[in-house]
Amino acid sequence: MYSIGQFAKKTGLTVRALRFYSDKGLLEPCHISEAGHRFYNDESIVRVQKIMTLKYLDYSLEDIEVLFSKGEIRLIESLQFQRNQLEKKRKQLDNVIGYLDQAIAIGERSETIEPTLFLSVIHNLLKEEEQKEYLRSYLPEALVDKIYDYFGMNLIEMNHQYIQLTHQLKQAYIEPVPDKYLQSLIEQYSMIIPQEIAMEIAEALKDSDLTQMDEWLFPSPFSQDEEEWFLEQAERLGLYGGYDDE
Amino acid sequence: MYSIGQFAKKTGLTVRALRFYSDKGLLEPCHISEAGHRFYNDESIVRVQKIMTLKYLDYSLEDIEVLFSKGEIRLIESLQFQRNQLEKKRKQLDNVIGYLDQAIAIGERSETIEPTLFLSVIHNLLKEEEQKEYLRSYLPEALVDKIYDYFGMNLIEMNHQYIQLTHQLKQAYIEPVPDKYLQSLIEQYSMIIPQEIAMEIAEALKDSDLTQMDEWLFPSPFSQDEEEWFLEQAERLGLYGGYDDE
DNA sequence: CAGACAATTACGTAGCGTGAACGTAA
DNA sequence: TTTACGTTCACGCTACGTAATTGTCT
Repeated sequence: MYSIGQFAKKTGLTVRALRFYSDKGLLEPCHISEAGHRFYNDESIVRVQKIMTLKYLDYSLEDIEVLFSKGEIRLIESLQFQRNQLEKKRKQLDNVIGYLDQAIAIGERSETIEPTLFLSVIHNLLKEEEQKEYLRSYLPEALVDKIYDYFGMNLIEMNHQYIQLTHQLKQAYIEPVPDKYLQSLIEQYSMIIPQEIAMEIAEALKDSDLTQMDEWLFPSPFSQDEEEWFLEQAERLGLYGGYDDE
Repeated sequence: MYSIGQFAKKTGLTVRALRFYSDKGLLEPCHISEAGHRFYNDESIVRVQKIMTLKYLDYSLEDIEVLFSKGEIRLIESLQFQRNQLEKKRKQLDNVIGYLDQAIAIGERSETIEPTLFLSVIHNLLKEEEQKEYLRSYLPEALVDKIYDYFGMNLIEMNHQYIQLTHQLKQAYIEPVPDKYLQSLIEQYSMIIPQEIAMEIAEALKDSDLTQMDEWLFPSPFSQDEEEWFLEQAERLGLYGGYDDE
């Protein structure tokens, strides 16, 4: 017979946890004195080991209770189910880590980054699937795949240019720059997407009614004012092309 | 200007979440009417995108607030830190999945399994590192490694035999069996660990004071009564050997 | 006035940690 | 008597979901 404190030391659980399990009925003391003191015995130890084992395997206390109440029948099936659940979790985690790696790679390529701009780049990474889905309703599937294949292969470099040029254009909006420089910026901006693909897109959109992209899926890095100024300047300098985001 | 409902639709967040962020100061409405109604604008959308992006990357709301309050300086370092945290999580998850796989493999090898016994086997899988640590204080390190190398390589088969024999011995305790059969069981039980290794262990323990193992790290699959009966029978049948657990 | 939308308040989630205030055992 | 240990509330944490009740807009 152990008091709750002794039992806690033996098992490595905290006194609080033991009381919590006791209240929940997950692990009831073998005896309760008239003063209300809880006592445990060696049988309780086996129970604790089971609980801790299942907890380590990421079972919730409720799952554990259910398992116990059913006498642990079909324990193996339960383990297989649990394994599959964790597998899903891991895949999700892998995705997130993958995105973080991409974001970090892009971030390290560029020296100075506006956080807001950078976060929007990450946002685009995450939204890729949804963006593709959306675009497929306007463009032939093969073209969409081609675009994103290209993006994927040139991810870091393209985003680097995108970040730098967007930043410089925003600067040019605040502090006027020579036309020649501005022209160069806009040209470079329109050339982030290679001419060949841009042409294909233009061709495919020729008789489409896609006037503007979904602003949630393809948020503009520019403010309203900046955007207007940008188009104005492009026109004034005799430039006109596909200045789609991304 | 959007009402909270419109804004919720636009962003995909729930009204409740927006109010929660508003209360926490994470995303304050651009305007609050005298009736207390919250209103949002396009600037808020940028903020929401940032929040959702960071949330997807597994940042807590508090982390996000802190990041924002610092103007997102050193965002990249933060992403690297976050990446490392998630990496740790993934490693832990990998371990758990690995253990589950081992347990399932063992479980599938045996047809009938007592859940309690099976859970104690899993417990041993999880405690392996601690067990090794403990044993190293009594046995030479090379021997400990040798033992566990052997265990690892014969994991499924050994545990299968362990489970089956333990089960059969427990049955024999309840329902007496012929001496010959019992003798065979006990012999097989003592042979789960190959003779060679058992000898080495015995040799190493010759002048050690290790009378019994830590019962938490090496829990016996038998009850007190069973254990006594087991040793009694072994002696009666003229068998004597290392009946250590595991 | 009805009906849609807004507000606040407050309890529920999981698994305990961390007191506070008090009773009991050695 | 001290003091170490036990007890029962009860609030705290995360990120909201889910009512309940009441107020505002159209």
